[in-house]
Amino acid sequence: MRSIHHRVDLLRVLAHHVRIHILEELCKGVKCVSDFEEFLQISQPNISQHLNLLRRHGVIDYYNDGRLRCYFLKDPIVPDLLAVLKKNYIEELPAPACCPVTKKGKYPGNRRH
Amino acid sequence: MRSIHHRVDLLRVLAHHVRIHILEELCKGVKCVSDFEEFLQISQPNISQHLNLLRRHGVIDYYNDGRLRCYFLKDPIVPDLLAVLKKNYIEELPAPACCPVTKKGKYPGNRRH
DNA sequence: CAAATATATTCAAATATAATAATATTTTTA
DNA sequence: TAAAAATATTATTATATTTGAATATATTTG
Repeated sequence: MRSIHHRVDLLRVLAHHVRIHILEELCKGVKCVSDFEEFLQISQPNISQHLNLLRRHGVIDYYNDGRLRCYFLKDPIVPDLLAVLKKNYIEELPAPACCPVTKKGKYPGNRRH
Repeated sequence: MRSIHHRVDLLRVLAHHVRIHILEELCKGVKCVSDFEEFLQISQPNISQHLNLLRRHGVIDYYNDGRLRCYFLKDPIVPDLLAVLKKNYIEELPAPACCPVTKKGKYPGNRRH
């Protein structure tokens, strides 16, 4: 079982527009580097850098097919995470009833609020 | 409905050990700054900075109670996200059957694999 | 085997993020 | 109203991330 600490490190790797876009596409299926070039408006070396970062962190992997390098999704947290990112939340969480007590605070004075 | 772009920005804000710890505690209930000082091993000003960042991004909010400032969770994505981070995944995603076709690649030559 | 194609690597520059240190603000209490 | 308590702000320094440019590698094709 991966520790929360490890998962936060993973989160930092995923929290980037380009890498999220890459992962969204990989959720649909295998893609080679030049497939990514079609929709990512960044240079090929930069795409390779992002792919390499994701791979080093075990998020994706690849196999070679001729001179194409075919990337696919490996870490099962990715679809779940993307689902949460895309989920439509209607309301904010309810504000706490006034005034619950913090650990510190059974506040002694007259409270102004 | 928040765009995926906006959500990735949010993800970047959340992807930090201290801030995740803060949010885990806020899931349990309202906390004032000195409550956080008890378990976060960082300076009070630094705690305030993290809280301020989270608030600027609409993740949390606060009310004042005397001289205590009581923070609470506001964005409903947080519990869902923490649940995914803590979820226990047994296996990797299945590697794709050999060899699905990338957009680019109905590869013409003899494939080495 | 040379040229072409697909992709990767490395280094440096630019930028963003985080922590520290010092100080300020606000509210309460004596 | 001065001191204490709780928290915030600002500027500076340190560190990490991101991109760009140039170049390298691997594989296939002719």
